[in-house]
Amino acid sequence: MQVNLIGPADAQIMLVGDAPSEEDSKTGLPFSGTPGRTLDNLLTQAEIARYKCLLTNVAKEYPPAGRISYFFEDKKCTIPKPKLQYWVDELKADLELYRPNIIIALGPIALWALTGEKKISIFRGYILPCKLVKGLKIIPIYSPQSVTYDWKLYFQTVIDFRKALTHSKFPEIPETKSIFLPNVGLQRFITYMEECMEHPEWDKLAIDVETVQPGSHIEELGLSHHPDFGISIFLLKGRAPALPEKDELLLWQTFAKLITMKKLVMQNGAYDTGVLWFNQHILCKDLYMDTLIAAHVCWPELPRDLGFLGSVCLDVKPWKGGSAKDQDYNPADAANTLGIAEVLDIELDKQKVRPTFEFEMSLIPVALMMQLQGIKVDTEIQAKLIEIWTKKRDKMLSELNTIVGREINFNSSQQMQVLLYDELKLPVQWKRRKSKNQKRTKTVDAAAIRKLSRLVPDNPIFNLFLDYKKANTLLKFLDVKLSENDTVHTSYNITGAASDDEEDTKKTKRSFGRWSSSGSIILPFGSGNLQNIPPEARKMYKARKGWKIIEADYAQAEAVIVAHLTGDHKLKKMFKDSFGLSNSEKTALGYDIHKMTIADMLGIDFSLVTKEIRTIGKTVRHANSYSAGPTVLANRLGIKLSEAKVYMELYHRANPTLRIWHTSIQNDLKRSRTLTNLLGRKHRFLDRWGDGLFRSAYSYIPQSTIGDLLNVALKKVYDSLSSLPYEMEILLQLHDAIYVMIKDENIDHTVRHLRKLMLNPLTYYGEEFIVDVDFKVKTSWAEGEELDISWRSEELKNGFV
DNA sequence: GATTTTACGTA
DNA sequence: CGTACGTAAAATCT
Repeated sequence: MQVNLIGPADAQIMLVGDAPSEEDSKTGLPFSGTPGRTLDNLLTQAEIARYKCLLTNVAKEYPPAGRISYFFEDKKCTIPKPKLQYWVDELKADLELYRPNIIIALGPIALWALTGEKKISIFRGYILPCKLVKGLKIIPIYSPQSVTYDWKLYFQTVIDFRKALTHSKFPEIPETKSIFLPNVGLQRFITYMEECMEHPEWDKLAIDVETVQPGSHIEELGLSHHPDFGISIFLLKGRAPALPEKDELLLWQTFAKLITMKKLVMQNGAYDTGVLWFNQHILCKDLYMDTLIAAHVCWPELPRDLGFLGSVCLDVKPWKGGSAKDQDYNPADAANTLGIAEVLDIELDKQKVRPTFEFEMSLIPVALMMQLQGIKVDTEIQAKLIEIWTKKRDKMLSELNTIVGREINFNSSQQMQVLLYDELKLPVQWKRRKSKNQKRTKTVDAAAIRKLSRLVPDNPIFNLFLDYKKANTLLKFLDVKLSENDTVHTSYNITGAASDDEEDTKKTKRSFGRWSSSGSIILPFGSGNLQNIPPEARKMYKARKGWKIIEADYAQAEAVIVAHLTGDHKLKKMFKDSFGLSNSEKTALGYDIHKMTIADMLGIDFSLVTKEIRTIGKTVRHANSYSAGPTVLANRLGIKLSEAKVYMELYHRANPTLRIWHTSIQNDLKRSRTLTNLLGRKHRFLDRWGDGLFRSAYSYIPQSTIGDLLNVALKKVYDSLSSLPYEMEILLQLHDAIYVMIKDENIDHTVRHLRKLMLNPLTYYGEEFIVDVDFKVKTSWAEGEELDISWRSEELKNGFV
């Protein structure tokens, strides 16, 4: 059935979809099926009354199998068939008749018909002029179908509908008064900087640098004192300097003076300030706002690239990802960063999250220092390790080839599938799916191989294959490029993922407040991420001669937090009683969470718990804390599913508070979809309602609290460096551990110093508690010993506990 | 050549 | 039906 336009003639809003759904074509009404119900939900959230809107589609019929390309001559959907062209003309007539203030293009075909553009992911949220009927304005928004399919789009789509509502009050396209002066000469640029200095009321200054790799040399420098103005100058033309040396010096001198007088604003300032320091030796001391950080704190679940933030915060033309190579790019970035900053400044207070923002801003210097400093590799050990493991790997590879009888690429999952499942006819292992309606896919990952090796015990190929893969992976961590000084570097990302991929706006950004670590663009040496180096590869990170590496990590950190969240009195008491004791004292007195777990589960005496039984306790607690299932437990312990189920039930009987806590988390989510960790960091969970969402939420408070707790301490350690009577290098941040390097004679002082800075009380429902810290003294990142210090008497004096 | 999929390292 | 993160190689798309 044909589905025609409906709605009141005086409507201010018109919704245009791509084509009716199958259900719509039965009822003859647009947006009446399942996506229609999603649309209702979205409109309600945005406070738009559906009955006041005109509803229609570009295509008026449901295409066979829902494939919109049916209405086009070509696959790429650029040349419409006559029928579709007729409908487009009909749409044009409707637009001329009703002339709504805003037309919402719900999907790529609607966007194409109305504006000629295709990429909804780039243009969504931006106000565009209508090409079909001049003088009307369009806002592209993800279709309800896309939201139904990918629930993570929900929140930003509601924001877009709210923007549409605002624009429905008036017909005009907001005029852009922006002035962009790209690529100006030296005189003009310096005059501008002087003008800024003469106007103290222009209190904010946005800075944006474009760089060329390798080396992150500054190619273009953009400035803006007002959201409607941006200016830029080129420092490089290709690889050659664009300015005479004298002129460039004058430029940087003026710039250095200017930045001391302004509140500085940047997008991802850790990078720009890093480059300015590394290449120009200009220190941006007080960054007023990093819009990446502000956006992360306000909307941790949304993308944070400038294009997205512009679409949400501003009423400007889309300036990112457009087809034309725009020379305004850099000055527009600077101006829009300033505009976004003004919006976020208000949003931070509205959401009452400024303390978290200030905290994250204060971490920029320490994160940057750690990136630029890097950590040193012992090249002799590195060479030796590479040699050993290359030999081992090659030997295993030739053995594998002999067994198989021909050469295959064991790194190819496809070739492995052919070998194992087609030729050897082994039982196919399927990959775990996120939901039942996902398609089943085969897998040959390590877990699958281990399962096969249990099913076919006498075949050596499985273990050989696993060992080969291990060696191969390890070599990637060993065989890395080093800087001139034999160092490797990593970029610590305070907001988690750097997130500047403009294409992939679908991916919601999580970031639970923990730092992530990725390859440094400024100093591209090492394997990039330094938070996932395996133990064997850690051997090549040696302490300097006469120095030691101190590892300080929070003891049983997540378990302590969970004990308090769940109100598990017995466990809380155990942690409190064992606080400040040495490890040998803890062992002697039986303060062992995993032993306690299994003893309680089985109702046996502590003394009867063997090492093997303890492992069961450890694994069961772990599985349950994160709400894993019995299958996982069975696999991990190598036991029957039925046995695993019994263990899980025994655990819950001994620890009844866990399930109650899980229920309370679900209730919190139901109320606001928002959780707040013990240090005030908020996170809104936007995934589709269900177990996946719950599991993610259960892990949020423990994980993010520890992340923040560690960074509070890290900041204190950084701030203490200048007043320490000896040299200390901060080497690594590993989520719940800090690594520093000091001379041998300073071990004692360092340990006391770190402990004091790291023991910071947490509060939950009025009850204060402290997560204990363990120390190791190491000769390399891998090798060293645990310190067995009893702090109890010492700290009783100092008023701890 | 660019993007997606698969697998795997850490906390 | 642990989660969080980033990277590399293979596979696939254009």
